[in-house]
Amino acid sequence: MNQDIDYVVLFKALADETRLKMVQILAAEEKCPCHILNDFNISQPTLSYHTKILCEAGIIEGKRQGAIMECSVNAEKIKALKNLFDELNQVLETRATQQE
Amino acid sequence: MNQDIDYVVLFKALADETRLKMVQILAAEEKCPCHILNDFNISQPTLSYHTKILCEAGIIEGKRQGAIMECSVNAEKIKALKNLFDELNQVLETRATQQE
DNA sequence: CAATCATATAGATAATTATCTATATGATTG
DNA sequence: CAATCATATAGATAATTATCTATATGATTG
Repeated sequence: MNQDIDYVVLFKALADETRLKMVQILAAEEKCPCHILNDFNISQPTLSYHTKILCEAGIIEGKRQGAIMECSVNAEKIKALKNLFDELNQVLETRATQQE
Repeated sequence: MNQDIDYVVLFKALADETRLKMVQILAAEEKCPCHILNDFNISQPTLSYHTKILCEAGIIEGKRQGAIMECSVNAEKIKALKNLFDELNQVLETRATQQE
């Protein structure tokens, strides 16, 4: 548990079909939202809305490359989440071992 | 990405201050919800509601021990989440390395 | 600079969520 | 078995969320 991280905001951002898929796609390759719109059955403003939610949570970052937006996943936030579950997992395994 | 796991449901379950805290507490020690009610500023029915959400997502499991309910965190679900972030993290690190 | 492409914002709305109070149900125990 | 303790359910409600259409803004390019 890193005190500087608001996990609830991160989980809220990931707690949506569309946004989770966006993260998967953008983790594999930096992309412009306009190029992933076709992967979803939503309107452009809705994609923009989800992009905003992910950006505000700090999970993705967008750099303007002229007219286009290059979006990438923030590795630090993913690491923070990885660490949270590593820790939780260890707590659980330690307890399981003690019970033997 | 384990296809058998509904990550969105898991994230929804964790995307709440109260529920995330419940998971932290129950990971450290199997407990009865009645004994953690005082850790929160919510009513008993609201705690019961959150318990239900976590149970339905499969993150916690409750075994009745007579009148009391012994709640524990499901290690498999935590592992599934750990694996998801391990994978995402690795995808990101691989890409970072390739760019050097 | 007008057209075009990419993106964001405004405003509306239906659905979902978190909370409460009141009450019911289920199990234990004197 | 009546009282008590633990838990769940019903019903209401305020807040939040995801979506849309219409439109505005921002950047590029012929």
